[in-house]
Amino acid sequence: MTLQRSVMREQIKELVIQRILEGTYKPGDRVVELQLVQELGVSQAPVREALRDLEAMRLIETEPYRGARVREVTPEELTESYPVRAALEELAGQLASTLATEETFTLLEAEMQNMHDAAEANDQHGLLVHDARFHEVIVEAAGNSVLLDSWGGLRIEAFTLVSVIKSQLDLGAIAQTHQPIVDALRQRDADLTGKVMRDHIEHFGSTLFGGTTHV
Amino acid sequence: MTLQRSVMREQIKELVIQRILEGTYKPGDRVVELQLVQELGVSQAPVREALRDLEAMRLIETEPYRGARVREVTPEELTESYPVRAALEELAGQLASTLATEETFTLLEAEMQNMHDAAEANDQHGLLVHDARFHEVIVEAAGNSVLLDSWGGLRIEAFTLVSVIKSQLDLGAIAQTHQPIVDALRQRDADLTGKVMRDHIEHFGSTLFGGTTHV
DNA sequence: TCCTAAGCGATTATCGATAATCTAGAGCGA
DNA sequence: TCGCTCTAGATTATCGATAATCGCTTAGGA
Repeated sequence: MTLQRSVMREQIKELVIQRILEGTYKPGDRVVELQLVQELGVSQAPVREALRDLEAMRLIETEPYRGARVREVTPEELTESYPVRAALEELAGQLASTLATEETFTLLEAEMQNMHDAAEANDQHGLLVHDARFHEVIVEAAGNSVLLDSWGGLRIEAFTLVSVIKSQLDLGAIAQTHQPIVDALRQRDADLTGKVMRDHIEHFGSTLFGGTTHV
Repeated sequence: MTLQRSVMREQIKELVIQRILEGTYKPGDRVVELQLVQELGVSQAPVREALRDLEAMRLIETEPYRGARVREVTPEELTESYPVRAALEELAGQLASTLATEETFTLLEAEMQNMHDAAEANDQHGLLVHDARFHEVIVEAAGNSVLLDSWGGLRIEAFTLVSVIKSQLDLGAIAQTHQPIVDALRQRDADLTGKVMRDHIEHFGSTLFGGTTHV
């Protein structure tokens, strides 16, 4: 942890994000300012500013004079996020179908390969990371920065990782379901691509909850 | 400025937001920390934290050691936001059509009245505020907090206010176009409501750019 | 015993000062 | 004159310390 490319606040932010995603900080855990201050040997100011950022990113919650804690991602919230994802990614698919370049397809196929590799190795974490990246590539290809921000605001990786990490999924099957998306994109058919994206998300959403019925 | 209901940071944030929306701080203007410090008689820390929040809200942009300035809302960005709004509000309409209560309708009709009043008084600012609130009521009625957050993240009021303030619109006509939405909701027809919402947004978007063709 | 309230330890919020960095402009050499 | 370096002023980033607040404990009284 000797990097110092940017301002301290950014480094602290990255560190805490990493710990949340890795599970070092678990949902509900408190994030105490002075603890980080001591551990990192910095002052309180940059820590506080980093926490403000993380609050805006919805990774933590804070209450005045009561501190910050890692946000609980409730099953309700995860459930609710899928219709929103579906709506946004349907739009992304429509837009991307006319804007996708060869580079887009190269990226998508690379991520598909990565997903298959991860499935092979039974690496759930890796699969989900590459899955998220696959979708991100499409949203980027849609060429709409507002859409990209909105989608990014859903924190797909974080939510999915945190919540699914325990369930048993058929990783190979998940990797496989991305092929139709690429096919539709290649056909340059906006409506079809949109529909395929929507179905894909909704299917993944229900699979997820099929696999983790309990709370 | 003697209020002090909550923590200072929140008050400072509110103040700056108000100034941006009012136009006291115009897009591109610098927001200097020490200036606010002097003016408000507070220390730099809460000002900086407020600015971090505003940055996350995308009302300002900051660069390390170069300070904050009010974000330019480019015409491109406004253009891009409409498809996203349309997608989100289509979903909101679908969900709200089954969940809307009598209270929802009461609120919607009140806002419609407010819009008509504002149109009568040729009060563009007022019309847009109530327009935004009308849509917000529907998104709230959809009962999906993730959707509500995503929609809120678009900062409809801010963007619209900042950008449209100069153009000449037929206020009465705008107020009028909200009736079909309420009608569709009352019919409890999800697909219809979704479609009406989408058309409404897309129509408003193109009207806007019809009226403000120039940059 | 039960209730109340004052006190204490822990933590956050704010302060005032210092260090780091940027920007514009003066001075200087070619 | 032009271009470059360097310095001064302005501004942001960070620091170390203090004030405010919270939750819990516990002493005291009925």
